[in-house]
Amino acid sequence: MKKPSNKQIATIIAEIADILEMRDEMIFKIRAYQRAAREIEEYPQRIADIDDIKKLQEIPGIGEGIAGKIIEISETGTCEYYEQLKKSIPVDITTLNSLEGLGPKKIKRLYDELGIQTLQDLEKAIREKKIQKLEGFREKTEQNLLKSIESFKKHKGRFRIDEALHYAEAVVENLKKHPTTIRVELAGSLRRRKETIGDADILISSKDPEASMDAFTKLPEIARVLGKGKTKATIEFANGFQADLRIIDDKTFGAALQYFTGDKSHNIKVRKIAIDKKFKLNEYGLFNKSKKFIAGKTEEEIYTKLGMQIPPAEIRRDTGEIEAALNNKLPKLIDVNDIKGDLQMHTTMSDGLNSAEEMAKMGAKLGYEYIAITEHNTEGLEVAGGVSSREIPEYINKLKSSKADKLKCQILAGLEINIAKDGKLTVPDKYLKMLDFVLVAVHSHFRMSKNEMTKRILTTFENPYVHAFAHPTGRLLLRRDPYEFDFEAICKKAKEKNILLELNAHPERLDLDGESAKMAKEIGCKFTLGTDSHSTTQMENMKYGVYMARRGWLEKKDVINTLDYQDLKNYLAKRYLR
DNA sequence: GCCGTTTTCGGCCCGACTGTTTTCAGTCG
Repeated sequence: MKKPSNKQIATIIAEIADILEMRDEMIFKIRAYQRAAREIEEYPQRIADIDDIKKLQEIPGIGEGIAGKIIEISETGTCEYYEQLKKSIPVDITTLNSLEGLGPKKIKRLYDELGIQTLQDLEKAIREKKIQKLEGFREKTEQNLLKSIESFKKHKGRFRIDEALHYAEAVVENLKKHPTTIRVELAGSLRRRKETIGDADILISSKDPEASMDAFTKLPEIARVLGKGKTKATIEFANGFQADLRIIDDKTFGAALQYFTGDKSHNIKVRKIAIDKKFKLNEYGLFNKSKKFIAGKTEEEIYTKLGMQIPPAEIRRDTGEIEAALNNKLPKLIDVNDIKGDLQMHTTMSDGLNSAEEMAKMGAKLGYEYIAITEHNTEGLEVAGGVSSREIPEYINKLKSSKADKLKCQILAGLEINIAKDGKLTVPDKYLKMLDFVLVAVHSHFRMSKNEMTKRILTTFENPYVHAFAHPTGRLLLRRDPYEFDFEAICKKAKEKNILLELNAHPERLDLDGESAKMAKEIGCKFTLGTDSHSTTQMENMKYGVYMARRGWLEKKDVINTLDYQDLKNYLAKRYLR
């Protein structure tokens, strides 16, 4: 048996927590499992490779009990305790729990009183108006559940780019090592770095196509083979993600790569350009009038013969890249190596797993000159996770006095501040101006009208101490749609007030997306990239933000964290001159 | 179930929001 990934172990531990919650067990036991699941998922090495129970217990949040279960899961793929619990409540918890507004307690009630076990059962009960008859459930709850189901179905079968890349890159790496492989490349929406992916398209040229096909369909990680022919095979992983492999003649590999990379509209337009030049372009090559093959070994050959620069894969969506390529005016897109710091993250001072110092060390390891710690602010009781206004001076002191100098990575003292319903900030100006970096964000009241929400954000932008607007649309990929607001109006005001728009690199947000970033850039906005990390491992997510930036045509000069430390400090200090 | 400069028992994050109630439970972050 293949050893389970950290993610798989974490899923089982988290599901144990869910079932315990349904059974109304002690809240602290539930929290212990939840915390352990988080630690497991974030752990930088493969947990299943650790077979010593004492070693496992060195991981914070993991004690004797959970360590034993981890070993059992690593060896058998499941554990007795989990199987027993599942028998007591045979419900598709993972699916039902992923519906917004539905948690363990309500799932339990639905099971006990209506026998609901699956999403289908739930839908049926809603249609029959059975839900609203339950105590504590009324019409509104029923309607909200219906909306959650719609949203769930809309996203079903799609995967976040981090998950998709994880699987697809493993396939590519594996095939690369195969002795018969000549070339192997990712194509399709994955190569374009779209934020969510349906399935992976992988192209291969091989000295022995049959052997390549066999290697592909016998990869250790796959759950089943859905189809296998001479030139194309489809496999599925345990999580439902699918990958297609196409066997390509190496002489026409570039043509196939070009054909399978651009989206439909890009390809149509490029083929039209070929026709204008009395050529014909298809997945097998570029041909002249007498059907003679004239290019196709590489993409470069094809675009060059068509008189174009080569558009980076991320922007092949027919949003101006073809015209730019024809006129030699393609932008030089930002690269992950241009990034000199990470401008949003959390620490143990709120709900993060690592200290500021540990984050700075990781920053240094990633080659950064600086990071910004941007805790949430909390007003009211100060014991809650985050920093209250009164604590800000002490918070800044603490960050500044940590051994940042020794770490080679400077720490900027920042805060991520909630925008109240009326657009006011809950932290007074006298505290705001002490901070190096002030992010503002919408974290509540998502369902306001478009006008109200726009007004709310615009009000915030009047505050002279605000540097940046974090995760501007509020979307959570595959889970929550953006709130409604007038994005164009926000961009215009951001430009006027010199407020940066964040490109949040956390793979569950990727907010702004490429389209929005491009629009904002055209209006004249500047950007900041932050990973919104809650652990040191998550800091490596910066690349996803860069992918979105590239999809949005951003260049180095558009993004402030390509500046070196001193220039950044000067830039941020300019807020007082606004 | 985990943890300990309070060390083998007793504490462990809490407030906001929503929809339901009419003072609260469940969910979310």
